[in-house]
Amino acid sequence: MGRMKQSKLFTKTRKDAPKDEVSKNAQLLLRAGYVHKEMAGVYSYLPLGFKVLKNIEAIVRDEMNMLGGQEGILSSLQDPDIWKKTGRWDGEADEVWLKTKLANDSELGLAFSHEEPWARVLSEHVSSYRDLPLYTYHFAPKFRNELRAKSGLMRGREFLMKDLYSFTKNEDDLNTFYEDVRVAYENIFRRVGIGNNTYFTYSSGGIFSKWSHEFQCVSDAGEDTIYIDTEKRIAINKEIYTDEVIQETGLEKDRLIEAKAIEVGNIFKLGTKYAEALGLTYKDEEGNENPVVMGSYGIGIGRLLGTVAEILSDEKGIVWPESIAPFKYHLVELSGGDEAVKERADALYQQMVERGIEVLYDDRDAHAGEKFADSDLMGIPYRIVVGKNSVGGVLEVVRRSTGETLSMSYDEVLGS
RNA sequence: CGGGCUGUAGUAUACCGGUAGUACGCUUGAUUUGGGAUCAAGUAGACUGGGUUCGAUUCCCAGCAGCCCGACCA
Repeated sequence: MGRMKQSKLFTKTRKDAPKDEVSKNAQLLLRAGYVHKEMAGVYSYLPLGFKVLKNIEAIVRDEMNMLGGQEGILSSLQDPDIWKKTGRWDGEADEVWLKTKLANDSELGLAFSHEEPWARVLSEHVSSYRDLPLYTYHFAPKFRNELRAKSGLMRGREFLMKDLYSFTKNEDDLNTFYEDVRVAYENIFRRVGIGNNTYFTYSSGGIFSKWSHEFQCVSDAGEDTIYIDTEKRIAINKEIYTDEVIQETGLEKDRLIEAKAIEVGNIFKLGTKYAEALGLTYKDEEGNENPVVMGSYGIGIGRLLGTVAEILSDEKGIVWPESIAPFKYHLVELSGGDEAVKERADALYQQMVERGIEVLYDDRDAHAGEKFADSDLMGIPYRIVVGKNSVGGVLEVVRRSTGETLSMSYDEVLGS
């Protein structure tokens, strides 16, 4: 599954990033061949980037399923009718929409979110309190008419998002699930490697609830400013940073540290607004008709990938955590034309492939410096070097994150 | 959307009112091979449209595109 000869990989690394790409995450991902910039705020994923994206997706999916989430995938072309019912077709939301038309001139929206479509889908399947609660999610592209795309993958006009929606009978059930999601989100950010830098953050709410919550990953590349209690691991977004809020959240002003941060996730209590507008109701035990209570929970998958690249990188390149790296091992042969060495490396690759070990094999006829530089840039967690200096029995393995050399036996590598 | 800056080979850049030079890349050959090799020969370029001019890649205008600052941002 996860194996590839680098000589066959169509993407190439490059020394220089395009001059119009300033953000670190995009520079690294472009230079290493993970993504292609299609236009401002629009990136395509190439084989390496796609693998990372899928790995992140798998972690998120795992956590969603453990919450009881049911995965589907709703369409990107959207029906204006349901958005008109909730008042989000025109008016304020109009700025964010990318709209298009059919040949017969009828309008369509390109999905910027999916509350309305999911609510309508559920309205066809929910009629009794026995049908609730329900949790649905999908990974789907979002299109937003950003006035200013920026910061590489951080703010795009098209991006992949995981959005989860909860449908519950009442607010208590919503609150319980909301807390479960919070834990799941913390798991996700820990599992993709940014747990230590990511804070549960109070942000502005809406009509229904006082606050929403964001997961903010501290980075100078971030657009948001937050105030963090590093011990409690809780923060407040600058948008709502007042003495009153500090008090209400139980934090102390002189313990809060200001920092720039990237919003990698967001959870939000929606209440019954959408359900009421779209007729999503259920009958309770007494036969009364009630609107379903909703919540929405988003993670920008592409933004998360960009955030990891941004945070976990050094002057040489990206440093992927093993959990989402495109490959676990980067096998680099330094035969320099020595057939015996080449055969040794080929044989090792073959053995790894047979055991289903994730490996990228740099079998190119290139100099050591170039191969090492590429390897550092691509950021695969473990580099195995097979060259003239390496002797039989022991493998020379370098850990990308620390640069330390580990001597591992064939069995240790092949058994992993 | 307001303001600013910028558009030259695939990438990074230089010079110029008289059609463009360098580096990397790529191709061919030779020599090389444990931290981005060497030599030789090739390959490839002025965002688009107008204007000024004998002549525009260069100056002017417009458009388009990109980046940055701000505003905006379930």
